[in-house]
Amino acid sequence: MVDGEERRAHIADAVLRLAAKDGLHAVSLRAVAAESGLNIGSVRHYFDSQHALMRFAMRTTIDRTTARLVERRGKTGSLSELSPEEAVDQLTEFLSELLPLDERRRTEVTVLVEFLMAARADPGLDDLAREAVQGTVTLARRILDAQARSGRFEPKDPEVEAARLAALIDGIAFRAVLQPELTTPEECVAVLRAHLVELIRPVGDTQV
Amino acid sequence: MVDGEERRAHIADAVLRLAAKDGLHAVSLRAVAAESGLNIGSVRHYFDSQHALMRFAMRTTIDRTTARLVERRGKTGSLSELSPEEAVDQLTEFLSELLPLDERRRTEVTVLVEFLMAARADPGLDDLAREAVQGTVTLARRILDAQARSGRFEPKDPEVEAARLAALIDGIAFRAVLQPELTTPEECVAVLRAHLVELIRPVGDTQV
DNA sequence: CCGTTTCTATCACGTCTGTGATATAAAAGT
DNA sequence: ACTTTTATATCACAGACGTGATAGAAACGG
Repeated sequence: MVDGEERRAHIADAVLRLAAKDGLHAVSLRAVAAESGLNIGSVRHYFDSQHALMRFAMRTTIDRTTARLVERRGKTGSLSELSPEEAVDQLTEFLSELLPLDERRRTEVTVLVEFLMAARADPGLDDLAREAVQGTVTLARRILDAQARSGRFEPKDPEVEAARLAALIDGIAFRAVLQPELTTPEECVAVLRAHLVELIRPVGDTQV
Repeated sequence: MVDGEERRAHIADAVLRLAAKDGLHAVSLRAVAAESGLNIGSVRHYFDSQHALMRFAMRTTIDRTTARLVERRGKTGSLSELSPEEAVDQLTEFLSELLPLDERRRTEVTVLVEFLMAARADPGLDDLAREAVQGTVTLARRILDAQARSGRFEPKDPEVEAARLAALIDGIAFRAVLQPELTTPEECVAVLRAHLVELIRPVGDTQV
């Protein structure tokens, strides 16, 4: 018996590779079949329609990114006991999971942007798009909230600051996706770190 | 005689409307002809190929955005004589031209993102994409440079700060494009302003 | 061993795409 | 008035697309 889940993942990988390289418009059933080394009939056996395939691929992308974040969070201890400098380090590393710093993350971020743009005109992907876009700001909110509780962050307007951090992360990622050769991973991390340094102050230090 | 330039602009408008509403993949010669109220033969008379049409439409989008910035800059006087609060106000208004705050800007930004993503796999749009992406950071660089000369901005690393401002602007715009109904113009402006407030300090005030 | 489900593979159909070729109509130049 | 551009309008073709239908092959369950 063939492992259906594995096959689906394999096919989804082909979708992601194609979408990352040539854009979502290049992802046809025939192209996916060729890329995955399967017959078009086989692909159709695992996915009833093109739309089902797209949805699954987008779902996969979101889940993998989420999984990476969860995994990284597992490696990270509680930040409340750390010095501000250490907290910045940890948070930079953590949020770097959302930046296209290596090939894997680059592919995921690129494909996600492709899907997000496609979802604008495809009601069938709307819920996933909302989930992904809201995900960044929700994460930012939680982080700032935790920092505020640790007394290392005294925001004038926490909601605006969360939106700002989310926009910065997505902006760095977006620009890096558009200019892979001109935007180094180091620069991405430096920008993110610079932002976090300004956000997180020593305990008791009042912001200007 | 028909005004060729006007016709081209009219056709380009149809492209932009279609791309903003349904994405770039929905922009076919036939769809453009229908949207512009012209015959497909007429469209082809003004544009030798699909590619020429796309390039012109992208060029138009970039030029319109640039023109808006230039116009706004014309209305703005020298910032060096202003108080920091006034400078923040002026800069917020100025950079708001890059955010999708009204229908016109929303269309332009949306379409530009569509084109930028398409350019990843289309070498024929590469130069325009670079121009657009570099445009934001160049603008950010100039602004911070001017502020630094006015003594209102003492950056640790001007290049990182420029990249940060550019990423923030593009991030706000990108997220607003993806969630038109959940992201209010007020929120976009508030985020941008919060960033500028932190960047620009009273003269003589040393950053922490 | 045999029936049944799962998987792989291929064909055909209708639709949409960009584009080459061509024809008619309108305006401009002389 | 006549020629020459300029503009509008169709047709036809080859290619790609998603999908319904169908048929063999392989693996499974009894």
